[in-house]
Amino acid sequence: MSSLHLYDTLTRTTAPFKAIKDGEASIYLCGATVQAPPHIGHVRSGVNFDILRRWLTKSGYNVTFIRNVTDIDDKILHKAVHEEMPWWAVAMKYERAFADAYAALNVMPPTYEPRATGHVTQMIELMQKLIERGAAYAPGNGDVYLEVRKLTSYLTLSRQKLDDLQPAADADETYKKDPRDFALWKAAKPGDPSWPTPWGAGRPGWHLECSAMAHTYLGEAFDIHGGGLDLVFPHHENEIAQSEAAGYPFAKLWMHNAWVTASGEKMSKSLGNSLQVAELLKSVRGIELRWYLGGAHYRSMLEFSMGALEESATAFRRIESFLQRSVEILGTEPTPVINATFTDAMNDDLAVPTALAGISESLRLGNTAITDGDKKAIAQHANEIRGALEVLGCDPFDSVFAQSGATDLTAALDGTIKLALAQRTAARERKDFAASDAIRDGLAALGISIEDTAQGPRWSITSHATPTEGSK
RNA sequence: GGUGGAAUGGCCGAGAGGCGAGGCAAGGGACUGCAAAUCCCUCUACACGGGUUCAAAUCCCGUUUCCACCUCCA
Repeated sequence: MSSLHLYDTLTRTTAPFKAIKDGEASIYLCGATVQAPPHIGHVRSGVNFDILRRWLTKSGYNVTFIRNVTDIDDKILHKAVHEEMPWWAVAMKYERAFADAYAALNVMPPTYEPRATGHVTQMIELMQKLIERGAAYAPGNGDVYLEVRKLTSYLTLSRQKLDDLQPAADADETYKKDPRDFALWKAAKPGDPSWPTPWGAGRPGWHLECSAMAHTYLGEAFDIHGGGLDLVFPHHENEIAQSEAAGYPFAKLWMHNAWVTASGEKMSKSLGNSLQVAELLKSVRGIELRWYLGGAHYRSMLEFSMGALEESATAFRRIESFLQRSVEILGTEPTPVINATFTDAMNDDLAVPTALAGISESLRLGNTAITDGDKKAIAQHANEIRGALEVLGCDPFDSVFAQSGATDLTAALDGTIKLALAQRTAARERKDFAASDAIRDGLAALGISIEDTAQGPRWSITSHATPTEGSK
């Protein structure tokens, strides 16, 4: 039996995962800056780390999972002006949009989901400590900066040299000792929200808040820090800088997911090529979108196309169809079982694509077992497939994916269609194929497709996926 | 300028010195009254040029193209 190996951005190698505390795993994931609706790049990160979390849990760890909400920053303030709403209303509006998107994709709520604005006290304490240790300074204008030249191991994560960095174009060097020093705290501008501190009123810098929240919920050292690849520099470098300057070991392992691209380019708001989750959910179900996003390896770029998404959804429906038939034949839902193929794949730095190949194999064998009427084999493969889907967060029997409130209607529909199917079966028995085909065509016109199986006819609703505008 | 990543069959996508993942599409076959579903078979690739090796898609050197980060970014 293999053991879990994970890739560490810091060492650029894959190594066995060893938790700081036996049986416990602590994860801090950089969450969203809630200033716009979520696009699929945002939720890919959520899905990737949700799979990590589920696999750690399945492997026996008690997982503490923190994902923060950055609810105060420049963009939110700009948006507030633009949308003519208070900044906190903007933040809440988009925080809810993210929560809806995560829920639709079955991303588990984090153990704790701290908001930046709720942790100003902890940020002030951290700054106090950094100033006392001589790592940070308050030049008197209300800003507080970290002095990066004093750090011994700055930029080890991104492997850059301080002097090679291009100085920020908008760097205000009036108060900075070095242009590369970064702001822990930003002095209040007129009209902007602010919190009082010993160094003047202001608001949190982006980097400081994550360090402060990680310390608050996970302590001075924790197992895994995650986020998108684009956070490596400067965000994560600066988090490391602040935490190490404060004397904390901080994260033991760094994991970064690659981004979703469109036409070869990274999805981003500024490019205008971002695809909103809410929009895609008009074409495919949440479970199908998750299957698509989770199916690529987390460190590989995922080139989005509507065609690829639809293809992936079709493949998923085949799996669902097998599971449904297994229930019809066995009269019971499969019991999730994790097989060795899946375990080995997941333990190899979450090799989901390899795991998917194993699921395809089980699916083929399971379908063959249905043809052969081998109930034992049907159960085995259904169990293994469900076990794998459960870890991937795509278990169709999971109550989050159930169509709530529709059960009565479904039962009525089922009864109605079965009535029609009985007519059709009778027609077929007397070889009146014109009549039987008329019934089938009639149902098809209503969006209901018929399959004849050894166990009798089955019906299902044909999905009407409507392609999103502007995508192929 | 600095730091990284990528190039695989019609398409999507793994892998990482020898045994050619998997899916989708396509063609053929089995089954079927016909469909559908399912199963079987076929098509089979690693950007380019050198090198190392008994053996390279995989390692080394060089080249090209694309992408990203260095400014807010999942």
